[in-house]
Formats: sequence, C-alpha cells, structure tokens
Amino acid sequence: MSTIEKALMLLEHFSSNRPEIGLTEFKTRTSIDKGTLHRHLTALKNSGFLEQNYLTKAYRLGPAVIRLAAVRENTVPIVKTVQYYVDRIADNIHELVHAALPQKNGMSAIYAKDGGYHGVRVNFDEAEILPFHATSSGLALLAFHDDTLANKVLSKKLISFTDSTSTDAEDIKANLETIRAHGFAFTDQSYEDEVGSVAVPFFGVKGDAIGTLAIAIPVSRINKSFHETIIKQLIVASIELCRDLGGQIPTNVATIWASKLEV
Amino acid sequence: MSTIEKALMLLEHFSSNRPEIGLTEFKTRTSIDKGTLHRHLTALKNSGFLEQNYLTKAYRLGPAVIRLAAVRENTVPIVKTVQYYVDRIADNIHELVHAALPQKNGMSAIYAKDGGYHGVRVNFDEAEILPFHATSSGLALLAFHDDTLANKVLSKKLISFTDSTSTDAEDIKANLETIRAHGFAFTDQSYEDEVGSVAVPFFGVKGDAIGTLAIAIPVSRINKSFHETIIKQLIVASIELCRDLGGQIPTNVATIWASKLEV
DNA sequence: ATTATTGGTTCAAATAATGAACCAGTGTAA
DNA sequence: TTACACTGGTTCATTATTTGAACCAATAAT
Repeated sequence: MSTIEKALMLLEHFSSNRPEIGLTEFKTRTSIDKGTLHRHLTALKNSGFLEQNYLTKAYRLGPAVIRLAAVRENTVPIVKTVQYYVDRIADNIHELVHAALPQKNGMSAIYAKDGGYHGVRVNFDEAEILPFHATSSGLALLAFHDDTLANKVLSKKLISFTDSTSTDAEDIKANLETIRAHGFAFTDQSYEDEVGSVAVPFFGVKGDAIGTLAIAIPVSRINKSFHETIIKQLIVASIELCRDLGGQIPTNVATIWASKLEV
Repeated sequence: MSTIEKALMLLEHFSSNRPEIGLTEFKTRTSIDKGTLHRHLTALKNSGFLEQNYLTKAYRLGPAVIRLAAVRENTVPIVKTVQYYVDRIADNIHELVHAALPQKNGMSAIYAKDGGYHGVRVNFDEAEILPFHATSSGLALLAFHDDTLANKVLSKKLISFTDSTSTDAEDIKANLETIRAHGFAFTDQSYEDEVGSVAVPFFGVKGDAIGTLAIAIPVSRINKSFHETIIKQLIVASIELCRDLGGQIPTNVATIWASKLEV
C-alpha cells in the first residue's frame, strides 16, 4: 500500500463521536510507529486536511475538506438531489430516513431526516460509518454493486454488533442473492438492538449501485403492510433519483421493482 | 516535501470551473512525471478522494470528501454558524456577501448569498480560490493572521488579474499595515474589473484570523455613506460570529472596531 | 494507413519513508 | 523535592518506496 493511502486512512478514524484524536491515541488505534504517524499527521496538517487543537495538541479535520466537498457537490450534486427524496419519504411515513454512499469500510450517511413524531426514536449519527455486512444500506449496496466489493468485504473478519448480526460470509452471500431477487434489503436488529431497517440501492451511469436510500424503524412498529408501504416509497424515490442523477437502473432490477409497485 | 503533500496538492486543481481533469491535463498543469501522477491519482482514487469518469477516464473528486466535510462540520460548525450572518447582511444591504476560509493558496468561500435585486450583479463561484494578494478577503486574512503566512505568500510570484492588481510585495505589506490600522480591507477592481470589495476578519481561540466576511459590489454602486454602512454591518456580524465560535478578538482590533461603530 | 494523443505500465536508479531510541514538557504521587 | 508516567515531538542509519525515462495499448484525428 502506498504512503499516500496509509496517510489518508488516518482520516477515516475521525467521526462525530471521535472528532479529535491525539498522537498517542492514534498510535494505539493503528499500531503505526509514532515517528511515522507524526510525520503523516503533519503532512495532512500542512495540506489543510487536519488542524490541531492548540491546547491539547490533538488533531481534528481541517478546512480543506470543506472546499473539496463544495466542489464535489458542484460537480455531482448528489447530496442536494437526495435531500428532496429523503424529506419526501420521511414526511410520508414519519420515520427516520437516510441516504448513504459507500466509503472504504462501510456506508456513510450523507443526509438523514427523522419524520417521526413518536416517543421511541432511532438514534442516528450522520458521518458514522455503517458496516457493509450488518446494515440494510450496506447489504443493498453490496448486492447491486460490482461483485469484487462484496468479496473484498466478506473476506475480512466480520464484527458482531448484536446477537442477531450475521458474521458468516457464506450466510451473507446467500442473503445477497435474496436481496438481488427481492430488489431491496432488510435487516432485523443486526446492527442495533430493537432497530430494523430497509434499504434500496440507487444506480450510477454504469448501472452499478452508487448509494442507498434506507429507513430505520424500532422493531415494535414494523408490520407487514407498513413494510410494503415503505418498500414502495423507497423504490419510487430511487427510480426518480436515478433519473435525476443520470443513473441507469439495470433491467432485471427495473422488472422486479415494477412488479413490487403493481401489487 | 512529502509524497503525501505532493499527492494532496493535486486535489487543489479541482474547482467548479474545472471539475474533471485527465492524466495528460494534470501533467501539463503540474509538470510532474506521468508515471508518478498516475500512481498518485490511483492512490487518491483507492482512498475515495477521486473517482473516474468511466468514459473519458478523467478524474473528479470522490465521495470520501463528503463524509469528511460532514464530520468537520459536526466538529466545528463554521459553515452553519456563518450562514446566519451572511444571510443577514445580504438581506440588509442587498449585495453579494460571502464568508471565506483560508486554504493553502488563497481564500475559499464557504457560503455566499446575493441579496441583490439589481440588474448588475457580481459573478461568484463558490469553491473558487480567491488569491490572497488581490482580494479583500485575502488581504484581511493576511493582515490579521500570523505574519509568517503573509511573508510566505508575498515571497512567491504574484499574479496580476486586472490593471489595478498590485503585485509588488512591499506595496502590499504597506497595505496590510493600513488594513490593520483600519480594521478592515477593501480592494478596487484588483481581482475583477468593475468589482470592488470590503472584508473583515473573524477570529479563532488564539486571536488569529481564521476566516473573513466580505462583500463584493459593482464599483458603480459604491459611495462613501454606503461604504460606511457596509463596514458597520460586517464588523457587527464578525463580533457576534466570534462570540458564537468561541473566538477571541484581539484587543487592538476590538478598540478600532468599537470606534468605527460609534461614528 | 499513418500519425498523434490518450491512459497506463515497467524497472533500475534515486530518494524518501521508516522506526528504535531519544528529547522535552506536563501532571501526579510519594 | 524527587521520581515516575504520561503527553507530543525529533533524530538518523537502515530499509523500502518513490521516481521517471522508456515503453505499451487503445483510441481519435489526418
């Protein structure tokens, strides 16, 4: 692996829950030599990707990422486009809806809206990494993306998050087949207890899944007719979203989705 | 310079006007060897910082930057905080207002609003890099930031954008003194013909300028009383913004600003 | 059919990355 | 006061990666 990739991997350790990381904490998190770490972090700092809390000396993400995200959004306005559909679904079904894009180690929510007025709510942290193998977003993406990604993900050790997390690669591969057949993914408390979720992919110009629309619900509120309502909403939104983004829905997926909408 | 920094410098070439860059174009823009470039671009692609247009093979910014910007904004919510004040000023004075943060080679606008209902408008591209030496944002930042930055910027060759661009380092240093004395910066067609601008800095915890609030106006609409109105609005907003961000206004600046507001 | 231009690859030579040991500052407990 | 543990940061000989001229393959233009 190149030095560049090693350095950029350091940025993956930052999240809303862990916004600042010191040198020693980095060392324990990565088992990279302190000297090397320090030079990498300094390089990232010089490039504006990190800045230092001047009191604690801990590192946090820097202003360079703001500009890059603005350019990216000007280039490919996915966030803005997705917002409309997430809001619409959230307003319709009054639950937590989000859209997510794949990163190296999982899905990252780029926008979320909680349309709910319920007492029980699903916790959700934007910018958190949702593991591929344990979330409906992750599974939906793996199922409709280039096979190599699924193989790469499933060849690594799979972490268990709850009693219901499936960590067997073969089980998950079988599940991906089911997901492909159904045209959507759903999970039952595989990432968080008491939370189920449903996700559909949306597609890029090549007909490969480039992201997902998903809904997370407390299991107590799930029932069959609601489940079907949710899936229809997600499918319709994904179809329109693909049109907006210039994406291509693979013909087999289009067929499956059409049949779901007829019922 | 480390390999990491060299690779990350490549990302600076992307902007709204230049969203996709091919290998050969990179070669002409950077005079880095093609082999090296290709490996760097591939590393950035593997890390999600770039992706490739699958038809043209040109590179564009990738989804990783979206997540990082979201985490950064969760950590230090500058964009969100700044929006309120930019909107307020734009609504009050009906001109193009923006807030910008320093990057390596200039200021980058993080938010802009055109409050105008005029026929003549100032063009503005968010995510464009505004050169330090030729814009009021840039000069305001240099004047109130650590001296080393100004020296570094002014030691390089300064590009001329219009007939009025000052490219003499000594002239500009003298101008920075004036800016420090006035508490704000203004330029007259130094970056774009027919456009003048005014900017004030806002400050971080150390009392160093971490960004700017600025207004760009067609020169035809500038007159003394309007100029003073603008400056007051900018100063008041910066003071409140510093409070919101936990920033420290240096005492000498606070004194100058207070006297401007009294008049 | 030929040439120019694109993106991409190779491998010996040149250079930068690495990491164990070191330094310096701060906080804490005896 | 002293000693220890804990930060972040630096050094320099060893090691491994980066570099770039030349090369390849595919496509577009003449």
